[in-house]
Amino acid sequence: MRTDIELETEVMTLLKKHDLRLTQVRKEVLSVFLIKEQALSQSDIEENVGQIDRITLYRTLRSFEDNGLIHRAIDGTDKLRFALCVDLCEKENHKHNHAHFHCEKCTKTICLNGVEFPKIIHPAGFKVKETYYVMQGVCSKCQ
Amino acid sequence: MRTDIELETEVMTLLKKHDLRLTQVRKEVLSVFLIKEQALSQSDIEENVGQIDRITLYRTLRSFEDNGLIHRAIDGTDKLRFALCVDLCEKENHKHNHAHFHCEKCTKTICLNGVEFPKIIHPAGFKVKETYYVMQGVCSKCQ
DNA sequence: AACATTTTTGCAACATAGTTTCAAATACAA
DNA sequence: TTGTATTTGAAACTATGTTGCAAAAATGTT
Ligand SMILES: [Mn+2]
Ligand SMILES: [Mn+2]
Ligand SMILES: [Zn+2]
Ligand SMILES: [Zn+2]
Repeated sequence: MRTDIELETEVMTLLKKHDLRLTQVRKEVLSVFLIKEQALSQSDIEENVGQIDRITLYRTLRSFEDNGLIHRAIDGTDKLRFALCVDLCEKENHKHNHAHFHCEKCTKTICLNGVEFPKIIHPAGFKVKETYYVMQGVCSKCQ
Repeated sequence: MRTDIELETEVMTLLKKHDLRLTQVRKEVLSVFLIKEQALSQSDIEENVGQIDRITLYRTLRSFEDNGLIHRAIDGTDKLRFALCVDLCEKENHKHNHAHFHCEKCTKTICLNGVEFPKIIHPAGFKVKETYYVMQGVCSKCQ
């Protein structure tokens, strides 16, 4: 666990590290990501913060993404979700090589940071810049 | 290449095979999938058929999907795309194990039917039912 | 070919998500 | 504390997803 003070400190440190101004909205949204350890959709976040304007939230997520704080968690559903970047992501330069798991029962999506996936044979003539690996099924808690 | 007659025959055969009535809309939409050999979004299709009601198109795509004629091509973009099923997919029982490639230049998404991906280690306690593998980059034509 | 039955279509209406513009509020550094 | 740049929230608009319903079309049967 983490005390409130520790959370606040962590939030401030992360925002500064990624060149983001420390605003009320950003602190709240980032806190939610740190507390819930899963990928979050816009509506997930709205349910976990005091009222925030949806346009502001929309822009907050884009700026987090642009600045390497969160990444899109592709999970094969039509809902767009974001998750905290694990480490060294920078402005315009995300570096992820982990799979995402989407549970069809609890509808949660999580980053499988431990599950690296192997390089597979790329088709000749194609230049591959990003790869995503998605798993869907039932998570350990929902068995 | 394929003659118009051959195309028409193929369309009829496919629709019948998948228990779908042979309607004007369905024939047109399926033709587009057969001609363009790539994953198509709703707007892609609208651009390639005479005017079709968007709700009808929406429902046409769902019924094609339900009946194993097309599948969702997860490509990591926020645009939903569908592609023809290669073979043996049935009602409620799609069987795909191929990767999808999305080109950031021409924005096309294609099925890499030849590129099977390896089973990767599933996290303990998780039951995996579906997996998707997505590649993004620059396609051979856009190099 | 005409009919009866079931499915599909097109329209209206509504829901939700994405996006731009702009003025007021806020953050930050001088 | 003050000036500047950024962020926020509201309005307005666009795109996409979804249901209900009556008219039209498809199919199987006389
Ligand atoms: Mn992730
Ligand atoms: Mn495919
Ligand atoms: Zn679950
Ligand atoms: Zn291309």
